[in-house]
Amino acid sequence: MSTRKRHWLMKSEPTDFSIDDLQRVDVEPWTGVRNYQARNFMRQMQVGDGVLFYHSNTEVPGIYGIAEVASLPYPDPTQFRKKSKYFDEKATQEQPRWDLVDVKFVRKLRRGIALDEIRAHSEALGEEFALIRKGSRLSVLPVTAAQWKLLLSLEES
DNA sequence: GCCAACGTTGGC
DNA sequence: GCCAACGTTGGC
Repeated sequence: MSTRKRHWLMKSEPTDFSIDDLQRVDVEPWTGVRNYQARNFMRQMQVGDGVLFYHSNTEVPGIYGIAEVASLPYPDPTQFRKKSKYFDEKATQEQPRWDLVDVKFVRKLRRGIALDEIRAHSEALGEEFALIRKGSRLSVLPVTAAQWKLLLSLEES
């Protein structure tokens, strides 16, 4: 397995869990992902990978902070908890279905990078960038080094 | 294996 | 709050 640092974008509804919440708790297990594609991306994550923290379902959706992957993937404990809204009756301790990683706060952006602004750079970011691909609702998605650099350069402009 | 029905995501 | 787009479920 490569040890080269990779980059990701992870979405969260700020009313549920925001970048300020992450700053407060410092490290948070990223529970509740119940989409196979998103789960498979988390399974590729390594400690130290960079994460763009995206606020969805909010007044100005966009990237508001930076985090990093703070654990290897491991089974999401909420899949075993009957009372959790993330409970999955088909998951067992022997054969878990859902994995997660811990996410650690790095910093807030000096200003949010709005989805509109990100879209304005779609040509440079590439058609295949899942964040702005039509109809894509992936909550965990890969970001290339070039995309990472471009997106963060917008913070300074 | 098809596909209609349903639930969810997430921008607007 | 609306609704388009998508993923999942379950009947057949």
